[in-house]
Amino acid sequence: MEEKLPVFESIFSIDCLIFGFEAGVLKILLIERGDEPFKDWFALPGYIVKQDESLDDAADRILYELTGLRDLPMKQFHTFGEVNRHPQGRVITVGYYALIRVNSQKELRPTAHLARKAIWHPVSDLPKLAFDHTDIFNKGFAKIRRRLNHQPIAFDLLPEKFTLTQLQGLYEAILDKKLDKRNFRKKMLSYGFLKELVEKQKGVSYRAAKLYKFDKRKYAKIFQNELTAE
Amino acid sequence: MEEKLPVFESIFSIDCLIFGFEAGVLKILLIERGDEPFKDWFALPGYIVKQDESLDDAADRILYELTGLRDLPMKQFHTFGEVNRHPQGRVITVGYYALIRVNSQKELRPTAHLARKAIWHPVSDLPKLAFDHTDIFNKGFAKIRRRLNHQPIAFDLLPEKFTLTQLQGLYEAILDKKLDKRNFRKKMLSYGFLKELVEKQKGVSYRAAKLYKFDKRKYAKIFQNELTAE
DNA sequence: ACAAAAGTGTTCTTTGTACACCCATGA
DNA sequence: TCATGGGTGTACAAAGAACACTTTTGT
Repeated sequence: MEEKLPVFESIFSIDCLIFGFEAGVLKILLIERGDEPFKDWFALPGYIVKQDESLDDAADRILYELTGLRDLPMKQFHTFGEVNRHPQGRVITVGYYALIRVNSQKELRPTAHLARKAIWHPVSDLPKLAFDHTDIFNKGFAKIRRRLNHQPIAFDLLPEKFTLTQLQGLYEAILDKKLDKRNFRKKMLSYGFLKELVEKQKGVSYRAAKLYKFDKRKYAKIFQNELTAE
Repeated sequence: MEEKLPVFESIFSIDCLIFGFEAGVLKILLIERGDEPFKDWFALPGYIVKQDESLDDAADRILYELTGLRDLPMKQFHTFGEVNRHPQGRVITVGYYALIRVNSQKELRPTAHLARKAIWHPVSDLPKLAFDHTDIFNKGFAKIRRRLNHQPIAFDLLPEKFTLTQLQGLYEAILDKKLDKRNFRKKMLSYGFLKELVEKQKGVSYRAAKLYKFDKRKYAKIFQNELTAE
């Protein structure tokens, strides 16, 4: 602490890209802003990092304040630092993402005034977003699409028990293309980390499908070498 | 500009991970610090972002001031925001990396006082670095290792004309494992983006190897679909 | 009985991997 | 002539891609 650092009036913030999968549609969480700038616009949940909290902690806190969601496994994906990205001053923002089960979450309840409300919105039809949030979305979504091929991130979006058809539908929603049913199932099952349950799907007016679980322990065993990758 | 943003005394900085390949050894660029804190320590070239420059611009400027190198194709890889990572206050830093040709560069000539000198240091034997720079190095190096399998980043480290053995040596240095000569060559040539030159290696006391060039145009044509990936 | 989705194999192509010897050159 | 790295091919295994019909169930 011997010498002083030069101080600039600059701020950093967090913006969160929270994906969910509901009724076969891929969605993200948006807030409707109740304050200027961009009052009444839709935006990614995001706000300013405090001086005494790490980025990861800030991401948790901010998401909670703006949406009511808590303790999601968020990961950083990119930092956006264009000089004029915020109309009120220099704000550098760190983008975080998470993939979650929509229905496992309580109702969306922002506590901060900035968020008038929080909603799930289909990614295929996003409105114009505040600030450079559309860029942030695009960058983050591209990253997730790439990661889908290497990491078991899809299971975070599904209920604990799911059918292979649901899983395939999710892959198709994220990758935005049709996949071959037989090849998809063969490949998924060949990994060995899906656990077949005795229980079957209920309440459908056609042949009930088998339910599966994602088995984290098996996954960790099988891919312990590759876990170095993130 | 209607309302004021809350202002915290926080700072962001850039740290650069510059890789080079010299005499068959993978190296990174370090500075020896001439100022507190961590005076006399080795560190990654890094300093504070000004208020009126983007992160990318700041990375270029800072690297130039601390090492004399200019206009490298640097890319952001991660942002480090632990509260106590800097002993003098809250400093969030954005990590950038680049891979370059060591010999294509002029002498290393820092202009900023902070860098007493800049040197190339083998990655296999790094000293303790200032701040959390060892963590930053590990994270960045891991990223590059992964990227090596998907992107033609190795060619940035080699002279314009190179032999297949040199290329293989570089892959082996980055991945830290031996590769099979025949399989390596077959695979590289099968991509179709290496251009065989008529010119051959000179000045060696054994059979002269063919020289190759990396053909960016062909690469772009072949992989235009996958270029969405970064 | 019919509508709707579940479930299932084979063939071919591509990619990866293991492995060892002769060749050309300069000293 | 010898030491040094340059250069080459084959066989097998694994993974990916194309492709269509029968089965189960609820209504």
